[in-house]
Amino acid sequence: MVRRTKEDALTTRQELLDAAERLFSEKGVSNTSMNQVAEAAGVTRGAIYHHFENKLDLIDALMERVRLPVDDMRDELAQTYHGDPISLLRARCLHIIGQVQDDPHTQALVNILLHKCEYVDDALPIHLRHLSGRNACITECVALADKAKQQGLIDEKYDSKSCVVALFSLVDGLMYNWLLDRDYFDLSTTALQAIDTYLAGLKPRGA
Amino acid sequence: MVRRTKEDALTTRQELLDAAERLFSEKGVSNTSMNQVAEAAGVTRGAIYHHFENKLDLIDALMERVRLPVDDMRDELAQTYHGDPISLLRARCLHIIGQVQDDPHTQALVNILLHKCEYVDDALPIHLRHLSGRNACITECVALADKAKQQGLIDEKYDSKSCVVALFSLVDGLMYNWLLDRDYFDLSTTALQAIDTYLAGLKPRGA
DNA sequence: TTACATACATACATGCATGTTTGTTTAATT
DNA sequence: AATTAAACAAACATGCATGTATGTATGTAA
Repeated sequence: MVRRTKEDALTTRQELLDAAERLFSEKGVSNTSMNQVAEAAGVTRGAIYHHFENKLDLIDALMERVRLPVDDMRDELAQTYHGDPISLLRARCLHIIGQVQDDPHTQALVNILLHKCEYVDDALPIHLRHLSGRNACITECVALADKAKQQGLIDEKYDSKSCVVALFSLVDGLMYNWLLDRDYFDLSTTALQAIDTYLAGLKPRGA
Repeated sequence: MVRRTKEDALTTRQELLDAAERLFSEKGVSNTSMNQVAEAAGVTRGAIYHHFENKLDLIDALMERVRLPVDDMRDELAQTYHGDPISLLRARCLHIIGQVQDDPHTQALVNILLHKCEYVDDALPIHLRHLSGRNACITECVALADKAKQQGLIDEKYDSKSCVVALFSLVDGLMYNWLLDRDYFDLSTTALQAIDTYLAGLKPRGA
């Protein structure tokens, strides 16, 4: 109820982040006050303003705590992977889907990003972290697609960047709709089928 | 500045809706106050509360004013269309994309729905209008996909509902990402290529 | 053990957003 | 012409969210 040791302070911080993640994901960011976050964590607003500057800083800490799937994907992309570029792309997309479906923290964060916060100027620093990693990832994937084209795995008539943008859009759209209503369709099976269908459509006609 | 005829009142109402649409789309719904909407429309809050009950009612009127592309699509689906089911699906998706790209009102509304409002319980009535039309549309499209399967245009191994959900997710994802940064890629060409690629992937192997 | 810093709780001050009520001017009605 | 009702403006009342400032008890270190 009162003072704490250094370790306890970290615990308080984590509990604040947990509470914020849950409340934001449930009720939306702008519909959740700092007071509600504090109460949910069993402390007062004083604790929040001790650990974080303001709401944006709190959200920023939320984002920093969880590796977004797209960042994860970049790491694995960096590792040497033996296999054709197409199946590498496929594996990465499925990895993203899997992480959103299975990891609660990732799921809550992606839910917040897609449905529970507004994309406004004030929140730009938060989204920038997301966007920068994402753009870098797309760039790398475009290189992969180029490679696949050279190997004749993608029809020459297609533009590499468009292919990657579309593939990512497909994954985004699937997550977007699944998070809206998780019972409406099964994410993994639908995503698996959808990604394979799209990738199959990229193949040259006689392959 | 003062009183008006019945027609002028309708004008005021439209100007309020225009202002709200613009401000919501630019700054986000919860970051825009009723006062700001009123000022942008050149009136006071009294005018707003005369025409609308509250913010939610204002948003609801916004949604009602513009036919969402998905509703438009349903109408055209209802009309008899001579052609194979696949190209019908294709035409509808491209129609949605085109409307979002070309019609400013549609673009603003979809932007609000995707990026500038939070999907919270309070706003449920607003989203319900969107979701209900959408679900009905998906149902109709699943019927189309079934038809296409019977005609051998879609590989038997695919599940019709999954195909449609994925197709819609692709369209959603494309709009989602394009509205984030309209200069990053060209919507129509990318969508055209993406949809055709996906639909090509649905074909049976020997077709 | 004294002194200081940490980790909060509490209290305050401010501002804004909302909803409502009242007032005023004009159009519509008779 | 008189009355009513519409279309707002203006003022009021309330509440909440934020930020900050201060208080306080505890750990920590000299």
